[in-house]
Amino acid sequence: MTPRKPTITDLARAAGVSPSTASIVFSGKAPVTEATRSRVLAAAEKLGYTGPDPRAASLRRGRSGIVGVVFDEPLRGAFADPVQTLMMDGLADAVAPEGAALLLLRDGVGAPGGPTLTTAPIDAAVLVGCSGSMRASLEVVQARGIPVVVIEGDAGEGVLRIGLDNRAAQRRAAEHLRDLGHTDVVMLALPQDARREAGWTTPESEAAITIDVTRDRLAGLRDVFPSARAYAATGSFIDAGVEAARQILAAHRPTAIVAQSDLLAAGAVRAAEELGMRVPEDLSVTGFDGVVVDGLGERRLTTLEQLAAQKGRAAGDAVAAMLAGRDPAPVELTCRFRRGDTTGPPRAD
Amino acid sequence: MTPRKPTITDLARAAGVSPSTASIVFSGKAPVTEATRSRVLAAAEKLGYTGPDPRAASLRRGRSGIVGVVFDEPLRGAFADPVQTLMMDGLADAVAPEGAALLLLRDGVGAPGGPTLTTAPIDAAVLVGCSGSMRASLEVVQARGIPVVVIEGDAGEGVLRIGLDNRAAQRRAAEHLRDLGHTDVVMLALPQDARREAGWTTPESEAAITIDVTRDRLAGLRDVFPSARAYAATGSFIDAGVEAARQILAAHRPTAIVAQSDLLAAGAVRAAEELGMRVPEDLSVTGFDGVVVDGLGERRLTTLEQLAAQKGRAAGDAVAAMLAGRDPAPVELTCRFRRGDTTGPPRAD
DNA sequence: TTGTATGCGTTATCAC
DNA sequence: GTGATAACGCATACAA
Repeated sequence: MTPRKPTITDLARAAGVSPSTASIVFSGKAPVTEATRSRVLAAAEKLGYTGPDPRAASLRRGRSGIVGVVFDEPLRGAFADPVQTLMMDGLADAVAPEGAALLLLRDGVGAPGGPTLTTAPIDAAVLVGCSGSMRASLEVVQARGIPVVVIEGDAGEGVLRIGLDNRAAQRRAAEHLRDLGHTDVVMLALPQDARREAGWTTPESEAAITIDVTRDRLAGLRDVFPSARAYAATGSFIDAGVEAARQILAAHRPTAIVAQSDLLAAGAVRAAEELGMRVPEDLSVTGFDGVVVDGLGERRLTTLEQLAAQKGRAAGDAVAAMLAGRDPAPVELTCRFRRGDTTGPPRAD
Repeated sequence: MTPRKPTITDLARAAGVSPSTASIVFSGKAPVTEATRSRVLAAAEKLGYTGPDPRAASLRRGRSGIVGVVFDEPLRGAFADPVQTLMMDGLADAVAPEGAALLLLRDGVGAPGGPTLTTAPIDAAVLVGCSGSMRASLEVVQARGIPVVVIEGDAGEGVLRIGLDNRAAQRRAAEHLRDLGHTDVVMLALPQDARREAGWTTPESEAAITIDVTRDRLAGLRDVFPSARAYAATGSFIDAGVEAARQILAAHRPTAIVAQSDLLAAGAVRAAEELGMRVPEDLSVTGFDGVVVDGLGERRLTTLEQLAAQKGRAAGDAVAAMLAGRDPAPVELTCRFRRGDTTGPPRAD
């Protein structure tokens, strides 16, 4: 039975030094004689003192070393897309040197434990894919006066954004198709809003799109093909792409499908092949992201490469800068067009 | 320019109540008159007080409301497998009612910021897939006197384990194949250790397997097919399965491949089809996990269903119990055999 | 139902 | 290089 966890005061007494000195031994914030240093460490070993209590330290320092990452969907949804996990890795890498770790926060309200976002000891927050439902989270965090970075979302005034040149990039893919001679293209879009309903978009629904990425990529396509139709999938995964592409191809056979993610594109390729169409001979398909699609095999998608890890890293760097009292600039990363083997000249009908 | 963030004392003064009353208004731990309550809230609004400082609260309470989840690989690796993300969701759900959130911790040492595991304000830790390299993390956490739960790993004495009946379950799949008449089966295994090298296992390498899941499932197979060979893949993803299955089938054509995960099984199916083999006519394939493999399409794997979300939930419940001072029992979840359409009688050579 | 008093364990600041 | 002191902001036991 332990009587009580030893504190740094106990340790200091046992080592015959002052608490401040003991503290310095652990923080390394000031020079200490090697002699006292080892004396303190020896005492710590003997007492079973494992270092300063992080809770007390964070109160005193005013820092917890924790960065909150807020998602607006279940984690399985958030992490199904390799883009997100790459981004998370980049983010984790970028904040690690600051000694920070990532706290996973789900935006969903109505959690029985209450809104953890308001009570979590975070130094900063990263909102991922800031869509409508996240506005509330944004307000909470801002009210708390916590530095915020938004990745791929419409943050509003004064909120630091890390984004992609979604519209311009998607436009490039569209131009590629146009240059190949395509005129009849359909967009296979990401969800329009948090409801994630599948279906053809309408002017009304498009006006109400709350997910920036979806809106911007659609706009990029329309820059080149103003009257192209779009079908929204239920999410960014292969089977959603298969499903959506089946619907698209059932109605009418365009010569190209412009998918808003590589996973959706992979689904489109599969759906086309199911129907006996060859890609790219009968149907060109473009993706977006430039990730390795597990299970796609040898095929190389024509796509827009986004450096997802770099996006996370940029967010992490921005967070670090804000915590250091600096005022980092927004970042817009540029996608690189990569021609693969899934696009070609349109079939001659 | 804000002079200083208001504290609960400022709030109390502004509202004309005592700090304790103000505290109660936010914690709800004791009854308060509606009048004072709204008075306090109004004052909070006016002052811009957004609630108690979590850092101070956690020091005072001795709780941070944070559960650390420790992985021994990059997040992209950890989350590539749907089993993990399901587990994380289950875990998040289970701890949410306690008001807890999950802190992502990577086991990797040598992180520039230092070992965050030793300095993170966590109330409890969950180690995922506790393999050799994680022993150090386990020790750190135990030294800190923090409750630990290990998921699918060899934790050693006195550490609460949440596991699966891996061996028995895998044995069931093997029996299924045996009953169908198979005698020539090969295992497509998960990695043997953190190095994740692909290749045939040897008696020496098998003796040195540090990943429990791999070892136990292999043992389950050997219970039925004592001399079956095994080929370790580089990870649990489809392309690793394709790659490994190609190697397996290049050497020799067994009548069945027993994969240690559904993703690997999906890869095996694909590799077989590439080679012109039909599944299950020419080759039976079994998986493990029972997850939805994105992109597998209509095919239903013969597999062992593990309730991954439930596994996470069990871990979360165990954590909650330990934090409540109780002493939960280890959990061994049972997999359910599910016959799909990827197994059948062996081909007659 | 509300107020008073105390300490949670640490670290920044300043002397020495 | 080391020690004394004073907060950090809050939640609880207890008294009223």
